[in-house]
Amino acid sequence: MLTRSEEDHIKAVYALLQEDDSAFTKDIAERLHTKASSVSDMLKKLADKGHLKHEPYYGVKLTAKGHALALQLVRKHRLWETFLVERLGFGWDEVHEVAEQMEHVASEKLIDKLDNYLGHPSFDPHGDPIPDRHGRIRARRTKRLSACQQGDTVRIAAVSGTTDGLLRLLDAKGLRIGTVLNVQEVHAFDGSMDVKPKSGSAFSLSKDVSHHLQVENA
Amino acid sequence: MLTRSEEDHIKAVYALLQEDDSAFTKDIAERLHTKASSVSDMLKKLADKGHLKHEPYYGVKLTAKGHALALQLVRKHRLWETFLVERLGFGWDEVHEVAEQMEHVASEKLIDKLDNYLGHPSFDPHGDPIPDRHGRIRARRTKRLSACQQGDTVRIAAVSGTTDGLLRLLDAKGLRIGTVLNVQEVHAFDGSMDVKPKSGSAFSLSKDVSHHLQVENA
DNA sequence: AAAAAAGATTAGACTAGTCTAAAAAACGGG
DNA sequence: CCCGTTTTTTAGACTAGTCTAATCTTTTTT
Ligand SMILES: [Mn+2]
Ligand SMILES: [Mn+2]
Ligand SMILES: [Mn+2]
Ligand SMILES: [Mn+2]
Repeated sequence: MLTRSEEDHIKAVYALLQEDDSAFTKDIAERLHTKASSVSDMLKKLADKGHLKHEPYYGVKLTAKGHALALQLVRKHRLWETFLVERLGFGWDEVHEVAEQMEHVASEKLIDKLDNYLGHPSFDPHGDPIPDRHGRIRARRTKRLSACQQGDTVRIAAVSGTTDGLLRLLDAKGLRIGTVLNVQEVHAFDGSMDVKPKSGSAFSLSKDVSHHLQVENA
Repeated sequence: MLTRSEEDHIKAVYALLQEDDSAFTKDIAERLHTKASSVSDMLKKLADKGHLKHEPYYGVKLTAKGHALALQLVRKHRLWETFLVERLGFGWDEVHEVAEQMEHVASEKLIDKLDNYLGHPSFDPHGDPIPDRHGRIRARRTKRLSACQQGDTVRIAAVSGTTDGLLRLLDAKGLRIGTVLNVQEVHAFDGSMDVKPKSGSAFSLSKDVSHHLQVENA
């Protein structure tokens, strides 16, 4: 059995590998609010246990074993988030920290029953896909809103890097998963973007925000 | 914030104080599957933190602070057990270990929302009372079935010391919380007892079993 | 290509939790 | 009331996780 800290490290590596093809000590430390030296130690231990390959100074990759484990953790995290929002009535900006704890409860049966209870959801409250019990993820082709052109009409599929502040900003602007937007204008100066929801008037989004919105063609 | 181990120790002390007016090192160790020396250390720490009074060699008592904390932990444990049985469909013999982990998830909001979601239950799946958010417990006067006389008609209110084996035995005999029994005969030789449920034929219960059944007059 | 900066690892220390073995205290039956 | 048994505490050791400071390694800049 892995400890909470070990699990969090594997999950951090997995998340970083989603973006890049190698994960680095500094970024893992930042994600876990810890220090690079602590991560170094942990990487050695997890490499010994066969969850990842650590090429010192050149980053980390997950083994098949580590990858499967990461998917189970992501599954647990996202199922709990879904439960918290859909059943208990939490806001989507309030669930991350709690799910960060609940994902470490060890019980295969628990997570399967939870999955069943929730009706086998495919996406969590932030639009992120929930791996099934075999680790399979529903494929989607999304792009960042910041990569869209004037005239594009897109649907918000997911919010990446879900910090509370960003989620509350989206709430305030009435943006949620599924909202359809038309890109009216992109300002070269600051990368900000004017968008118009299907119903309602247009408004502006900073590049900071549009960068974190994953969209699909509507 | 307390660690999982600290919380488990406080809960163990609380449980033992329900039976006796002082809790002892050895019994705490046994309950937590740990050693007396480890408990000694922990008691010192918890005494320093003001959760309990430790009179070396003469046992432990909880302070008001420790008592309040224990009640919150018991509340969390029993609410999670209720969730697991009533919502996720676990058997009452399968939930203890899982709840033992979930009770340590730290979030006031979570437990209040869970309580609300479950409809503010007063008793857990084993018939044990669930403290409300202020630590208040619904009072009941129960006695052990083993203390009953021939002719008594009683209702099963709770199963104490809920080990998996006992719960499965009760399942097998069709006994559950709320079952009404008539005591037909008590055998002096081994303390076994013949009981007859309202509907169905009589059968025998060992003293070991009747000792763990809390009943109230029906 | 050398110097500077950034990033990573190692060394050494500290806390928390646990254990075994040994010493100390309390208890209980003659 | 004494002696052996039980219980508890203490002493010392070990693992896990974390940190700071020092020492590499790699990358970037001049
Ligand atoms: Mn976590
Ligand atoms: Mn999420
Ligand atoms: Mn516990
Ligand atoms: Mn219970």
